[in-house]
Amino acid sequence: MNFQQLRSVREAVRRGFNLTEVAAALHTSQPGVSRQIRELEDELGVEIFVRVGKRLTGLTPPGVAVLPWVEKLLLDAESLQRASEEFTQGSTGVLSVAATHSQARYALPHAVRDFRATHPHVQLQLHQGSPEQISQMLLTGVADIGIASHVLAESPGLVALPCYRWTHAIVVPEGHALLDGPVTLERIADYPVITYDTGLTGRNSIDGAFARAGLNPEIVLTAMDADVIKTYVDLDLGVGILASIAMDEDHQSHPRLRAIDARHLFPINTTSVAVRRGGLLRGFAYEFVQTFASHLTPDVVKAAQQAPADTQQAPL
Amino acid sequence: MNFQQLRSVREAVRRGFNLTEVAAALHTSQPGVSRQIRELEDELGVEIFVRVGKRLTGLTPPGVAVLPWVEKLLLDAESLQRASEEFTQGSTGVLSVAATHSQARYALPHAVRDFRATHPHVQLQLHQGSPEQISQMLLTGVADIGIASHVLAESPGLVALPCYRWTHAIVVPEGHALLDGPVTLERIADYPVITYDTGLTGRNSIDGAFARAGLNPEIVLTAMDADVIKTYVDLDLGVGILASIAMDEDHQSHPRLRAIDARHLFPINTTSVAVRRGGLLRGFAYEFVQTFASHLTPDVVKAAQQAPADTQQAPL
DNA sequence: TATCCTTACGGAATTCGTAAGCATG
DNA sequence: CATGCTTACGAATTCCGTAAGGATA
Repeated sequence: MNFQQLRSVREAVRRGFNLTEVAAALHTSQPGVSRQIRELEDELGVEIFVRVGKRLTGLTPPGVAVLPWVEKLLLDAESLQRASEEFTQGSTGVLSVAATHSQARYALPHAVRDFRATHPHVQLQLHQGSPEQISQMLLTGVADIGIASHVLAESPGLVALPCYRWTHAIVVPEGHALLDGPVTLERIADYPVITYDTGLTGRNSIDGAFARAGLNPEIVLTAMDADVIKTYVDLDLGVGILASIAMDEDHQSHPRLRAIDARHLFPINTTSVAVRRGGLLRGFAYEFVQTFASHLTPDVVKAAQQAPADTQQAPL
Repeated sequence: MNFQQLRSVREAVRRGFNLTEVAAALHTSQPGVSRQIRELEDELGVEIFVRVGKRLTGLTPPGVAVLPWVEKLLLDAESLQRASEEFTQGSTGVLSVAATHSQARYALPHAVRDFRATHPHVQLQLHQGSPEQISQMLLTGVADIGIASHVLAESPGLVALPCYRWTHAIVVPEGHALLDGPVTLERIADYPVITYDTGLTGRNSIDGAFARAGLNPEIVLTAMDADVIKTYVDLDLGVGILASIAMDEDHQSHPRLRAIDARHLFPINTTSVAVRRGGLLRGFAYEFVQTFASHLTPDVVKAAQQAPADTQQAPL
């Protein structure tokens, strides 16, 4: 058993059982990959992949049993290397953070500024993506830390740690009728609505609130980020619903806009930090998390990483 | 990085940094081991071992950081192999159980009998040893399951699961004065005492009970097992204190002896099953545990194995 | 017929053990 | 001076990529 064999197996699963792709991804020849897999299967005495003729199509039952350990081994190997990098590289290194637009635009800047001040030798990479893309970036190792409004923890390979709670706000141009008197879901639904794309930044909780109230507002525009929403609210296209944090900061760009607190209308949302389960990150990665959410100390995050996936049940 | 390098490192630590011994244990040459270690250090860019001249004497700080991952990797590799053995070997295989004398003699026979009936193709190995030896056997992989009166969980590499509680009994020859009236620690201390060796089968709780009562009984003989104790009680050498289970069974061998319940005199003891943390056992190993202690289902044991070592705090 | 995996083969790189060298207690 | 690690070297093995073969959609 060797790591190249394990990498071949993992990559084969990730790339949909296409060994030609796997070879490209691992910078080796296709027959090489074929051999690695065959040799591991021979050594273990089981077929990991289902073969239809000469084509791989899926995992066999032994393959399903073996795969989690393959991934664990490769993950641990990376952790071992990271553990030693802590000594070879000292305080220098690369930290890769993946976040949704909202987080990158409004929540992260403070943490990034503080972190760069305290860790000038760490090269900070910021990747933006949808929650699904962020999960993928974490699992494939492209990113070390993921930040998004919950959801992320879907994959058993990830751990999500709640950071802070936030609510939505309503945005309207100055002089808008909604600014007079208390805002209700019913009143909002009278106007065209501009908000986030499905699955982004609490869009689910917005939809849920309207649905529970039996309302069906006209969504005239959905966007991936608050700036786009604000731009079109500014053009009188409709009423904006966005994360209140997106209004707290940034008053210059759209001076004509007014925010209305809407925490009583929509469910509270939670922003979470996600990391790979079972892995080890560089020391400064844990420090970044703590900079972002002070209660998430390195020890807390490490403990969460090492906790098993199935012990999700809350204590009594 | 390859597994032979990792094995060399692990073995070097286990064998007190003597590479000659390591070479013998791994069935290879000493320069080979030296090279494996050197190459891993080169690849990681850190020195794992402290070298005094040409001799290895201990772990460097990077070595301390890296070692847990080395052990985890090797453990996971074994788990991967076991996962596939489940398919290659079906219901056959070898199950190695390590237990103290008391457990092997009195608690295990039922479980062994039932297990052999349900798993006729599993070769059952029973190793006897002190709690420390049992821990070692588990950690080195000689045994898969350890059974002893608590203590075992000292090592972070092991998980102990409580099975059942038991108490001590007093053994005296028929007609002994202690058989008349209630037994107290004071009355026992009037006689010479025969009991277990230090550290074995609840000896600690016996000592503790006498110490708390301010008594200092004369221990005239200590033994590793109940049979020896009974033999010498039968010879009128003194009063025996042993696990009550050792008297419940087996009435033939010493028909002259009488047992007196002593659960009110000494603290309750707990027998635990211990397994390697983070590892995977063959399916029948989990079934054996369940046969021994029906509440320890395979899922319960697996969950305990995967739980992190530092989350020992009880839920609120 | 295009895609994709397996087999075959030969050169290159790695691996490993023996023998010699050297430092330490 | 006995023990124990490192270096040196040569043989054997393993590894890997190219090229050809065969099966499937």
